Amino acid sequence: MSMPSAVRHINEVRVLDVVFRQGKVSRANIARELGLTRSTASSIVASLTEEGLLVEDNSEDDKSAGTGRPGTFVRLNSNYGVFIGADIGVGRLTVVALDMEARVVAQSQSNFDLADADPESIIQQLVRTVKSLIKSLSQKHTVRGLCLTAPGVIDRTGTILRAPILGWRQEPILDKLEKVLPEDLLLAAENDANAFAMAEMYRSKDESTDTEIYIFLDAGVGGAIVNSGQLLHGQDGYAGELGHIILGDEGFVELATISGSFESFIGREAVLARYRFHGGSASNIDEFASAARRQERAALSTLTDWSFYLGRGVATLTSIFNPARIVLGGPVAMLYDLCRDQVMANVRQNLLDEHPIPEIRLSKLGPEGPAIGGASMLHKRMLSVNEELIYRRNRTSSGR
Amino acid sequence: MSMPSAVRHINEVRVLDVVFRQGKVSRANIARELGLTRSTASSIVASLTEEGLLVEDNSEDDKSAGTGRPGTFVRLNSNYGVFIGADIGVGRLTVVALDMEARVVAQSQSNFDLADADPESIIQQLVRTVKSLIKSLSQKHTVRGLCLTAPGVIDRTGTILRAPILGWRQEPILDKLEKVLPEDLLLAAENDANAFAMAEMYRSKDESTDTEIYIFLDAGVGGAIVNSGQLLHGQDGYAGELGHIILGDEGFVELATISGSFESFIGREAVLARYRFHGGSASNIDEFASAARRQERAALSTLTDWSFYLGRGVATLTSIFNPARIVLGGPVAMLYDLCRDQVMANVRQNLLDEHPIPEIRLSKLGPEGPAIGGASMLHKRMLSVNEELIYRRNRTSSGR
DNA sequence: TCCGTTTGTTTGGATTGAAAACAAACATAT
DNA sequence: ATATGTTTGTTTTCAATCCAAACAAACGGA
Repeated sequence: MSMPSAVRHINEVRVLDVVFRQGKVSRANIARELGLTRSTASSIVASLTEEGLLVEDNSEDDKSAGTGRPGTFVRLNSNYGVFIGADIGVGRLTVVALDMEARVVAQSQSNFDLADADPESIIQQLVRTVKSLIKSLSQKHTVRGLCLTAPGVIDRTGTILRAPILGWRQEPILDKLEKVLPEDLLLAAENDANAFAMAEMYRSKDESTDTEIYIFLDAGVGGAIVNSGQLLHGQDGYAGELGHIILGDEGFVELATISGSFESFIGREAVLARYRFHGGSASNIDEFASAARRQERAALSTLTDWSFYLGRGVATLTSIFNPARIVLGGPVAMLYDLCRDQVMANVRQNLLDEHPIPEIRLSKLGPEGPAIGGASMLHKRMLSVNEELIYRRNRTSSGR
Repeated sequence: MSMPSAVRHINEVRVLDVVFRQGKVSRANIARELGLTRSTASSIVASLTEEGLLVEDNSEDDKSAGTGRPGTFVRLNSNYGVFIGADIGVGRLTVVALDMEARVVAQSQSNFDLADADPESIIQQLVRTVKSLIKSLSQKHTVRGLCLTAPGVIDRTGTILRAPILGWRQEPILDKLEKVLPEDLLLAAENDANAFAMAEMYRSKDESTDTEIYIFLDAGVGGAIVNSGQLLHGQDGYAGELGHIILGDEGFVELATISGSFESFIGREAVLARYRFHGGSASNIDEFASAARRQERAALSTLTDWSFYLGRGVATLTSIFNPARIVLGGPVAMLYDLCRDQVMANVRQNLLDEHPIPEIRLSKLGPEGPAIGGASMLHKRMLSVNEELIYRRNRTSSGR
């Protein structure tokens, strides 16, 4: 197969993309938008409607008056099915369901014992949770895909190479999941930080952005890099370990991490250790933030030091990537609100004059971010050309 | 347009790609390789032959005996034309011509006065050089494209945003070049480090490599990042300033760069300054290298320090990108040969155990690297799908 | 010399999108 | 109320492409 279906596939995907981005659109507008004739657009809309992906929508609101015959509008059929995102977090399982229009239609959390987290029982719990989540939906929905996310390095086959927090190594999680789910179900697996980044990015639909960086500050510091809408995975899936960037000789705290690394300066333990160094005392970040808000001296000094190294790290990443935006997330990120100006000043100090400075902002997503992101990745795939259908080359190729 | 020509275009490009990679191949093998029928493959080969891109090659050597009727082989027509790469370097203009099989068929260097390098006169000199280079070719060749490279930040429109070495700012170099060249000529412009990386990468034809990093060590330190065969440019074209990564508080030399930056530790001036610090004396890198080779104490100490920070930088980049390979180039890179083990030990020290370590190797390309890379980019484009032909959407789109 | 194998070409069929013509639905002017 | 102009969606016709199958050609080996 290559010719008839290939172009058809491309055009169907493009039509879906236009409908998704515009929400409600007439056949004529689809044709105009994509440079097709109206007849072709109609034909594709008919196919997609028959398949159940599109529905007519002639609600009478905002008919956007104009001369000529009004169009008949179509939109995505949000009842076509759902995409499931399932995040294995630190002792917590988060499952969300996204409908065809990428809206969260259901969500569920449950806990598990981190000390006793063998993959098989987690998978069992996960499948149970997904099933009950589906049942809880108001309408009957077909599951169109499921994406697993976890705090660890995941290769392209869906094997978790290592997840220290869960105590897993070389765990073919996707294979195991495949065996207990319907055969034809679309499955994927992704690192949680990468998924978080996708969740942040997917809503904005900002096509002018080429490069974005996401930094997650918790006990450790993780990250994700998006280039032209694609996540950077690196050779084996290890890319994005932004917390391991080395910024100095010795960090504020020496844990099971690399000496002088980004996270040893700006992670949670680093903040609390530095606070103690300056004579303060806090058992968690919220306490520390309160102290800083009431202008406590030790807390402010700590913030100054934190800003210094956050600025250094951001500047380093800016030199490497020239990103349009750096998004901070995770429980420690909110400290940025307390010292924006200091951070920006430090960023500037560590860059040459005239180097473009990225926008820095805080993520608005909560702990369900990775699960939403995983589901978003499947949704995005629905709107993307499946290259295998087009570039499929024979496996049995003889090398002349 | 979309359907007839789109698939045809894709398949033509794929055929060209197969022919390029295999050198000499029969229609039947093309069909097998691409999952097409022999009739389709024949049809496409006929089109491309008529256009002059392919020629039959029934030279009698290695007919690779086997049962059945032998095939009729085709190869790229190396006389179809040439791609020109023109590098504006530090006081030196390098022009190369690549034939259709990506071999360098001509090359030329000329100098210019760096202090008096206004764009107009450089362009004049460049056009003159290109024309005489074309004339010098044994056969008559059509120029199929020209890529300019320069040591500076170049945006996607072909404007040099800044090139401190040349003293240029906001220079629409491609527009100016366009005016003095035939209208239909394919033009491009690229940063010299990026082009160098393309030159290194393009020959290997290694499809299993996802991520590679190139570091160029000269007075300053530049770099380029390749992901899935694509260069990372960042939002405005500034990406890849690897020399500005911050690795410590204070470098070995404080120049017009960022304090504690990668290049302030491992660039040429940093090496020489550190050598003086240890009591040695050398006016250039070759002298220093000689001293190191004869095991001079101060030189060895300097190398130890250099290894320390090169290892730190490589480790940082490895944490971020998880590259398969890091290639070192430029006049200072050869120091790596004198302290490979030290560098690798330092890399390992700055990564968590079990993190995959990239291969580190020296580039074999000389000063004509950027020019070759620029021309290679055009060649690569010939073998790539032109997305505009497929995804072309109407400019006059009305937003509903 | 015959047979099996592989190659390249030819022919017929199916799918697709473009172009053009047409009918339908609406706003506005008369 | 009627006519006119505009835009939409559909229908029809046509050209381009690839695939499948049949066929002729070229070679090695029995």
